[in-house]
This record gives sequence, structure tokens and C-alpha cells, in this order.
Amino acid sequence: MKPDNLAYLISVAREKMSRFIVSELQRHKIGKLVPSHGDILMALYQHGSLPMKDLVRMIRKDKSTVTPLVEKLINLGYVDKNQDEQDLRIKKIALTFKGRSLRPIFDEISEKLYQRIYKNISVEEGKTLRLLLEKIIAHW
Amino acid sequence: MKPDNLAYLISVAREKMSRFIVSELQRHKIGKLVPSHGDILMALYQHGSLPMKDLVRMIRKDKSTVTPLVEKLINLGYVDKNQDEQDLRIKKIALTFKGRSLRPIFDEISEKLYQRIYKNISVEEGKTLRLLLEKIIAHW
DNA sequence: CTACAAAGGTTTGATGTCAAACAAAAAGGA
DNA sequence: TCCTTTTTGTTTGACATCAAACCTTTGTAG
Repeated sequence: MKPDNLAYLISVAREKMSRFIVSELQRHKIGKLVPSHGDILMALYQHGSLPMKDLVRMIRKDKSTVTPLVEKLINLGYVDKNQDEQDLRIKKIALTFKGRSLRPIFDEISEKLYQRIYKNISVEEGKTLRLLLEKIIAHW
Repeated sequence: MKPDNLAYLISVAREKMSRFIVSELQRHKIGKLVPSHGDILMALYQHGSLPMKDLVRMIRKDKSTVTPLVEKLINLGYVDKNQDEQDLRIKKIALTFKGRSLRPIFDEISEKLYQRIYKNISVEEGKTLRLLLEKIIAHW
């Protein structure tokens, strides 16, 4: 649905970025991951151990989506899941050693994505773009 | 995966728009459709009958994705599919009367989306935004 | 004309995604 | 204490999505 040109362009940009990330992840043979898995790992890199609840909020996906996403990362050995001791409802997700060892790769992919975006716009234009997108989002 | 702020903002903007469209479609009881179905109908509103091949290109989805999307629209009675007479490989998708009758609703949703986006940015800013997104996409 | 390659679509299998229903634990109120 | 509500997370069912394999029809080289 792309009646307005802006909506169309935003969708296309997002698709390009998404495909770029997926292809980079595959190139590194990390397992067949999608950007959402990357979101989870990035969140863990930045915040350490996190309960499912916070992960759900941070990656902006339904909780019933996050469960299998995390499960996959567990099966690949990148994270583990442990019950909180105070509140037994809470499951805390944390990086394993193997998961932490992937960080350089994710940093590299992030950097590459950044370079790709800024290949054809200036830093100043990037600022403008960020500002406009924030305006649209903030008062949505 | 939202290391760079811009990538993150573009994703969030796209998600907001997508959810907006889905909720509008549901509000109109058109059937449980997603934006991709809207993309197909909009393409047909603009170009009349279209072969699957062109539909695939226009909505930027894999051909194996478009097949079931169209099938759903057929089941809902909004489009039909007929074999081309010259080239028997080609299946042409066309709007039915019922499908055409939905056009006002889609025009309304488009307009609402436009209003939502431009609620907090000026026309001039919209122009700038479009320009910058095009820059990023074009030389991707 | 025949064989091979290319093009247009569908099928199959795997998986991400959401909504709704569910289960279990904690919180709160009487 | 006991009952109700809220919170946290999983399960289930439906479906969009893609990649790879497949089928059918065209196009083409020899």
C-alpha cells in the first residue's frame, strides 16, 4: 500500500536495509537469522541480561513472536534463559560466551549498514532525515 | 537490528504505517487483509488488468508470495485470474465489480495515511524527506 | 524439427509474525 | 487468609514471506 510517495519510499528503504542485513548475516554463517535476531543480540550487547518483557519492548515485536526467536538463539548456543529468583514469572535472557564472541561481527555489520546509508547523503542530510522521521513518529 | 539510528527510525516509521493500514482495513470489514493485499489492489486500480509477473515487480514480493495473496483476493471476490490467450504461461489478474467498488475505501485510507504523515511535517519538509530517501534508495 | 534454455507461475517446506487463549506466579483488597 | 486482578510468558492457529524445486509453455540454436 503505497499511495503516498513517502510511505512507499520508507517501505522500500526498510526492505533494502532488511535484505542487506540478512545477506550479511548469511555471509558470516552465523546461522539462518533475520534482523529480529540481530535486534535481540544487539539489545543484549547493550544491556546485558534482560527479561523477556524488556526484550519484547525493545525489539517491538509481539511477545508470542519473541519466544521462538529466543528459542532459536538458545538452540544456536548464543543465549540462555534462566528463571529469576525473586519473581518466578520472569525469565532472564543472557548472552553465552559464544554469543558474546559474535559481537565483532555485529559491530561490523552495523558499520557497513551505516556506510551504505551514508554513501549518498551527507552527515548534515542524515541529521535532517533523522529529525523528520522523528517528527513523524513522535506524534503518530 | 537498529544500530544506526536512521535504520531504526525508518523501521519504526514503516511499522507504524503498516499497523495503521491494517487497522484501517479491519475497521472497514474488508476481510482480514495486510498492506500487501492493498498494494495489489492499488496496482490494479492504477493499471487495470496485470499479469502476475508485473504484480510481483510492483509490490516487490517474491512470486511465491504473490500467488497466495492473489488467491485470497479471489476467494474474497475482489479479483479474478484468467489465462492470457496469446501466451498460455501468463495469468492476468483483474478487478471484479466487487473489487472496483472498494476503491473509495482505499482512496480514503490513502488520504488518511497521508494526513497522518503530514500532520507534523510541512509540505516542504515532506519534499526534503522524499529527496533524502530517494538518494539512499537509488544508489543502494 | 529437435533439443535445450528461458520465462511465467505454482507447490513445498521452513519460519517469522500476530492475536487469542492459556498457565503460572505475584499483587492487592476484603 | 482468600479471592480477584494483574503481570509474565508460552501455546495454538492462521497466514505472510522467502528460497528452492517443480511444471508448463515459449523461445532459440543447431
